[in-house]
Amino acid sequence: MNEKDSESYIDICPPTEFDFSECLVFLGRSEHEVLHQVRDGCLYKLVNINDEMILLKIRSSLGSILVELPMGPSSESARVEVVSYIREWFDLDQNLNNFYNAVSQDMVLGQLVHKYYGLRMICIPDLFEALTWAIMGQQINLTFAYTLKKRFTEHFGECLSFKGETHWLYPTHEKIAALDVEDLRKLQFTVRKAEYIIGIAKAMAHGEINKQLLLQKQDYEKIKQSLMDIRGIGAWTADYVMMKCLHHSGAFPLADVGLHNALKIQMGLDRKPTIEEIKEMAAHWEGWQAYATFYLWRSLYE
DNA sequence: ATCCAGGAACTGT
DNA sequence: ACAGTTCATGGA
Repeated sequence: MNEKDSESYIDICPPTEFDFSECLVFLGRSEHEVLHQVRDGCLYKLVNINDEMILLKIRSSLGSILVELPMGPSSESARVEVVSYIREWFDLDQNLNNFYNAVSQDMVLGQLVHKYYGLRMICIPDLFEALTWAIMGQQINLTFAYTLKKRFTEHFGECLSFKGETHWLYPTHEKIAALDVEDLRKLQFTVRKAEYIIGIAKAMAHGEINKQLLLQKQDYEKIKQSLMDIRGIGAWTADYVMMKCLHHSGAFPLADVGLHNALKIQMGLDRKPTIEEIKEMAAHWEGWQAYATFYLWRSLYE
């Protein structure tokens, strides 16, 4: 490539324990996903960098992560932001060796970490998205949750068309804070979920909740409690957000149905394990419960 | 038709 | 603190 073209590419060197194709399996798990696309080994994602929409085309190349900017070159500052976005999205600043060492002798996970070696947490860097996506998924099947997310995004998010494909940005909390419950009811959100989501949007618009504020607190329980103080966020959602957005590898959504099903299958049980049984199994996962959960979710997709 | 889904708030004890 | 009830809708 010549020098001008090189400004349209960004090369990211991943840590040793990283397998892009494993991550793609997880990213491609739903047909109804609107916030990214997987096609021919490439991952397409529209991001908002300094209020500018930038389309990313991401693939693996010679052991590194190659990010192409199909719309053309971007400023140096935007490129720096793109790199930090990708590092966060794929949780690249986590030392997975510590996880692998911790669970190598584990009955269930010992197999899975070998099978899915290099899989990293696929994160949700945007706090508003992480919180509200978790709420959409509460107590309904995943397929319908994706339908809700798609409607929500296509009604209130921004989009950009490029080469015949439409790419979407998740709605901002500013936009949602101005809605009424009735606006979301039309999209088949329940009254309660509509209230939760708009309430969170307003709290974020008022600056009562933000990612920096949460990340400042060091104590795990304090962060979790401040999340649970928000209406609509219980223990499951708080842990989900801590694992998918705040990068806490020790977060553990114990009540998660997907976790229960995966354990049932992996352990060959004829029923789902109880919470107490899960706590026992998880005794060896200390500090890595989020990754253990994520690898177990991954095991449900094949 | 019937069960239940990547739960949480509310209510009564 | 703890257990039971309500919400509320689509997928399998």
